[in-house]
Amino acid sequence: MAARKQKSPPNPRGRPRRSDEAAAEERARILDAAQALFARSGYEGVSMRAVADEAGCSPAALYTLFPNKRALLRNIWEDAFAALGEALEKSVRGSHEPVERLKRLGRAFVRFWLDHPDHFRAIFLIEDRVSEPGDVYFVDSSESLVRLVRLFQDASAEAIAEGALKGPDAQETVQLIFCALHGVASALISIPEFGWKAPRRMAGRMTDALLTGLAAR
Amino acid sequence: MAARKQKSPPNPRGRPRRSDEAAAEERARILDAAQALFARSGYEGVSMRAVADEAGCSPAALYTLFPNKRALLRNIWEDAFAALGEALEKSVRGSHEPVERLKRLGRAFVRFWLDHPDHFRAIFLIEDRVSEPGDVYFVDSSESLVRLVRLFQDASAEAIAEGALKGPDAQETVQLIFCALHGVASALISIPEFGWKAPRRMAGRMTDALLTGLAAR
DNA sequence: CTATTTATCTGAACGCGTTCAAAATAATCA
DNA sequence: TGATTATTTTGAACGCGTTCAGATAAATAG
Repeated sequence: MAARKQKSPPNPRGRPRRSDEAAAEERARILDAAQALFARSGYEGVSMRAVADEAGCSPAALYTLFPNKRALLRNIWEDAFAALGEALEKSVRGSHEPVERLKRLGRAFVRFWLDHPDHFRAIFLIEDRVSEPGDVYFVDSSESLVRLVRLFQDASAEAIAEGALKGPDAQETVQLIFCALHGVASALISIPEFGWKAPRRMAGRMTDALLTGLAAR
Repeated sequence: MAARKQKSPPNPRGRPRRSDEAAAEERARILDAAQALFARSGYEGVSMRAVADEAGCSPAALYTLFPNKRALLRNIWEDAFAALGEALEKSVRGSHEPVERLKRLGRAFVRFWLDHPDHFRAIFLIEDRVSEPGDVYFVDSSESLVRLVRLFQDASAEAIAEGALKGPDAQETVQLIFCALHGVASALISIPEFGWKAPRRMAGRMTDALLTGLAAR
C-alpha cells in the first residue's frame, strides 16, 4: 500500500517533473486535436505531424505522452466503444428474454460497425495493433469495451441458466457469438466486393442460426 | 474478337514497348525477390526498396509493373491460398457426407490461418487492402481463392439438396459459414489477449453450432 | 548571481510507400 | 550519320511514424 510516491526525496534537484494535472491537460489537448482531425479527414487525416501542428508542439513531443500513434488513437476508440455500448443498451431496453436479447445485441453490434466502418478499420484492420510487451492490452484499454462485453456475458449466462442455451460454459458461448459477429462485420467491411447476398440481414441470420445451434447441442 | 493489337501501325516510331514475355519475366524476377524477402523476414521485411535492391532495379521501376505494394504482395497471397486450398482438399478427402465435409472444411480453414498468422495479417489485417477503382478485386485476384470457395459452395449445395441444411439459398449459407470462420480466425489472431477459452477447439464448436442451427431453422 | 542537475522539447535524420520531372534508351526517319 | 519520338528508368522529393543527440527550461545548491 502507498506504492505511489513511495520515495520522494525532500530536495529534488533539477527541473521538476511536470505535475499530473499538467500532464493530463496536455494529453487532453493532444487527444482533442486528434479527435478533430479524425472527424475532419478520417484515419489518414490523423498523422503525428498534423496532430502536433494542431496541438502546437513538435511531432517528437507527442512521444513524451504517448508511446506511439496507436496509443494516441485509443482515445478515439474509447469514444467509439462508448457509442457502441449505448447502441447495444438501447437495443435491449425493454426486452427481457435473454435469447431475444442476444439476438438484438448481435444485430445492433453489426449494424453499429457497418454504420462506422472507418472506426472499425482503424481499430481492427490494422496490423500493428497487436500488443507489444509493456503495452496496455487492447481489451483492457477501454472501460466501455469491458462493460459492453458484459452485456453479452450477462445475457448468455441467463440464457444458459434457464436452459435456453446449452452451456456448459458461458464464457465460451459468449466468445463464439462474438467471433461470429466480428466475422460478419469484418468480412462485410473488408471484402466489400464479395457479392454479399444481403449485407444488412446477415447479422440477424447469423445470430438466429448460431443461437439455434447453441440451444440444440 | 481480335481486340488485341487491333491497331498496330506498321511503322511505330520511338522506343518499342517491352515485349509481353520480357514484362512477364521481369515481373517474375520481382515477385521472386518479394517472396524471398517475405520468407526471410516476414511482412515488414518486404519493403519496396528492399525488393528493388533484391531485384536489381530502382524502387520507382517497380511501379511500372505493379501499381503499388499490395498488388505486388498479391503473389504471396496466391501461394497462401493455394496452400490453404490443398489443406482444405486434404481435409475432406475420403469424406462424402456434405455436412461432415463442411465441418472438416471449417476446422481446416481456421487451423490453416492459425498456423500462418503472418499471412493472415498481411492479407486481411491491413486497412489499405480495400479496393480502389481500377484495381483488380481481391476476390477475383486469385484462382486458388475462387476454387477454395467452391469447396464450401459445393458442400453447402449438396447439404441443402439432401435436406441436411435448410436453405433456401446456398450462397447465403456459404457466406454465413465463411463469415463465422473468418471471424474465429480474425479474432483469435488479432486479439490474442482476449483470454480465449479453447483457441484450437473454437472452429469445431463454431461449425457444429452454426450447422446445427442452419439445419433446424 | 552562477553552477549544477534534471526534465522537457525540438531539429535533423532514418526508412517507409509513392510520385514525378528529367535522363537514358531504343527504335524509325531523313 | 544525326534528328525525332516513344518508352523505360531513375534520382530526388514528399509526407509518413519514429528515434535521438543536443538545445532549452526550471528547479536547487553554493
